[in-house]
Amino acid sequence: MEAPAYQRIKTWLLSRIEAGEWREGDRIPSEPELARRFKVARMTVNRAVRELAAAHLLVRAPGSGTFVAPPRHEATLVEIRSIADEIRERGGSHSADVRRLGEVRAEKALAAELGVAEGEPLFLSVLLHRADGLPAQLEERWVLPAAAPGYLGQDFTHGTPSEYLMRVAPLARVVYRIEARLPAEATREALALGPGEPCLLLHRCTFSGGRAASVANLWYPGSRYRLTGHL
Amino acid sequence: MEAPAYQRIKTWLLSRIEAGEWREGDRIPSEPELARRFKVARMTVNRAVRELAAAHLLVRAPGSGTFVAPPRHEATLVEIRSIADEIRERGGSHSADVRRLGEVRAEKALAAELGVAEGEPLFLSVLLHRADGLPAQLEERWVLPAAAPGYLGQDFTHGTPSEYLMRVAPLARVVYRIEARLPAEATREALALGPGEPCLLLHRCTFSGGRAASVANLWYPGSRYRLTGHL
DNA sequence: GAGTGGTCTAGACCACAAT
DNA sequence: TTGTGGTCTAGACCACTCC
Repeated sequence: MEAPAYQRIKTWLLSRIEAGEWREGDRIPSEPELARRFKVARMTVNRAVRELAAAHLLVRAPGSGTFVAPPRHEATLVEIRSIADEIRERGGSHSADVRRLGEVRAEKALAAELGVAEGEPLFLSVLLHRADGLPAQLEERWVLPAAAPGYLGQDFTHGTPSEYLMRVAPLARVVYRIEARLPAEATREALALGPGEPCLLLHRCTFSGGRAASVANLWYPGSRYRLTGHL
Repeated sequence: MEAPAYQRIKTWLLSRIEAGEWREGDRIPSEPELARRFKVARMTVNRAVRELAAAHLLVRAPGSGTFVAPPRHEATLVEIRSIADEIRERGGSHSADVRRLGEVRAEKALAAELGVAEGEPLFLSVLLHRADGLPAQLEERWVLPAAAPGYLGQDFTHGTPSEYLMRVAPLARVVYRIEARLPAEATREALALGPGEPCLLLHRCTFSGGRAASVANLWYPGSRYRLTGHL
């Protein structure tokens, strides 16, 4: 019924920090001290403190002590989920039109981002994702053929491109940016946007095995879509 | 020189998963099995497996075993940093104009979000943050007087409102959303935007001690600012 | 009942900081 | 030299699941 000792110690440490009793940079009691105070083995204290350090609430300095971490406050995390998941989670039904699926030659910026020569062949897919029939996201995706040779043979009305890529090329790293943009005319029409209506653009480059594998532009109607999260 | 045992075990487990040797839902060897294989104590194996489970790469089921976790959604994390930090980190110099600092009455939506009655007094600050003199962010912030009684007496040209709030009201939780918006005329002028140019709007509500403490609208010029990150 | 993970102990040796 | 954290051991007891 009672919480584990390491959990009680975590809670106690957290409450001290939240109460402002220890401020940024302050040293907290050492492991042996805490072990005595809570009458537990040092390994138990170690687990509590190590987990708080992993969560960036404490900073450990071998040989000198454990300190309250600088408030990384202003650091906020946004979670961006698969569009299909997100729509279904809200009780909507997800569908997708494949508007384009074929091969193109890499333009300069794209080639640089993917680390290939200009003019190299790339697979391109353009999908319009819908939530209950309403346009929710336009997905433009360029894929390195070497990373997913079977890409063009997929049926992306069932299973999104990113779900397919996750299977065939387990991703190691993602780099992305979020921008507010006025969409091109074709994008505006696809998303059924009014004139002058802005888009959220999520641009994402995924890496697999140390090499870039795919680049995507995800266009969201600014008026009907938000990226949300909490910390 | 050699990596710790728990780290070697983590790496080994990860490589098995990445190699596709174990797929989603597969059971991995038990702790005693791994301990024998690596000739270490079970506690050492436990740490390795526990850390991978905390990272959602494995799922543990007490009594039955440890399994490869379902492929992590399409989850991506965006880190949003303090504007002043971010500017300085890029080698720019941060400055801020205080455009407004005073008391207002809570309007309906705001009151609901902060959990107070409509018409309740709130502190309001409006700051224009600049990077090397160029407008980089317009910050509108509403603060519950109870959460930061000394708010109106601060000099926000040195030290941002959020830095001050972190000190006096250590935050417990943040809820936010990111939108693409066309700015109001006053915002457009403050950020020196062209007509029709969209903004990234980061809307954030912070909680301290279980109660809402402050709400902020952070307006970024869409053409000159991006939220970026990696995973 | 046998096997699993969850937790904990009471020691230990080490590299490293401060002094 | 003393104190710190980093790691590891070889046991232990428990609650739980599966057979």
